Amino acid sequence: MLKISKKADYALMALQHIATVQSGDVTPGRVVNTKEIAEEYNIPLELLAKVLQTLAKNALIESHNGPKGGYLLARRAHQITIAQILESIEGPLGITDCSHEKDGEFCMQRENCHIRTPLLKVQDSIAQLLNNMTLQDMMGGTPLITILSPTAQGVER
Amino acid sequence: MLKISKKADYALMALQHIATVQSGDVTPGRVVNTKEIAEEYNIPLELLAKVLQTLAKNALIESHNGPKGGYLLARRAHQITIAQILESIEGPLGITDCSHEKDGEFCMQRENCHIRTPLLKVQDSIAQLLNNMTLQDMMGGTPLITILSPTAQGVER
DNA sequence: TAGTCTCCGATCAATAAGGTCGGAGTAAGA
DNA sequence: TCTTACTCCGACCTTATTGATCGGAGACTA
Repeated sequence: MLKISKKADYALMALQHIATVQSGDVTPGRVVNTKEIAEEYNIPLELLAKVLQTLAKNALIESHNGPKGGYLLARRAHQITIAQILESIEGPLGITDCSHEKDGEFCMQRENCHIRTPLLKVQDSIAQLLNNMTLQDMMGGTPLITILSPTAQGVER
Repeated sequence: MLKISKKADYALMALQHIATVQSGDVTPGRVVNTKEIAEEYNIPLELLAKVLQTLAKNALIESHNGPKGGYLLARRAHQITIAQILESIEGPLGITDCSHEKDGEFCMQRENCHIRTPLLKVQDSIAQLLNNMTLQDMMGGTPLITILSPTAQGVER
């Protein structure tokens, strides 16, 4: 449950790879193409292409066409949050259907629903978690614990 | 994204209702049947029945057959965590496929995957959040803010 | 003991995800 | 300048998961 889709998974891998290559000391600033990523991680080529396409459309990466073309990060790694990546692929995050209802469209259970408020709180917690974590934190040996606490430390009861 | 299923949604509503009725001062300890819940929240009767069935099988509620029958909480409300409820319906929680791989079965990307560890950290945070929240916290005017803080503190609008 | 109300398991339909195909644009190299 | 080959791009099909439904078996009350 609460599973993220494979496409989102692929997006994270690809961006992590691009970010690493780009900041690497071997060939910094190098453009990386779809095929390279697909082969490195055993991802279906055409599916990955679609994912990168979406990321480009959402201005997370820049696409360069033609021979020697490929993708490049649109912003610095520490300016791209995990939440932004996931939302680019899967749409706005919301653990329940009634999370982002427009005015006028309510779920059938709305009037008597007592769990809406608590669930929205949970959702906010998760959102904050993902918003405070950036692509930078996924690179190298960055200690994740510094990002996730105090949330991960244990919730006071 | 990260959406919980409707069945899980229904499960939460139903349990919240049963818990409230059971601890209510009108008819405390009353048995509540499927039809009553379905009508109260506009949930498809047969689908809800299936959900309650699953909850009973996982020993979260007790089923009483025959006329005047229905369901009863198997434990006290504060002893039932949200995580237990969700896992009963949707299976073990895991935001990525490789969360609970048995020995020998790995995903194709495993060997070069650099995002596994960070994602597992995120997952742990969410799990802890849901494990520290009980059915009791969803009842009445219980101030959720005491449960979710400090995480939820800044998100208040 | 009869009747009715309940829970229970197997089955079908709808939706969303996963994966695939051919086309258009662009820059490098001759 | 022109050709060529490599890239990204958009629409389509297939598969899997979820949502919803039906009929039957068991159990308690009167």
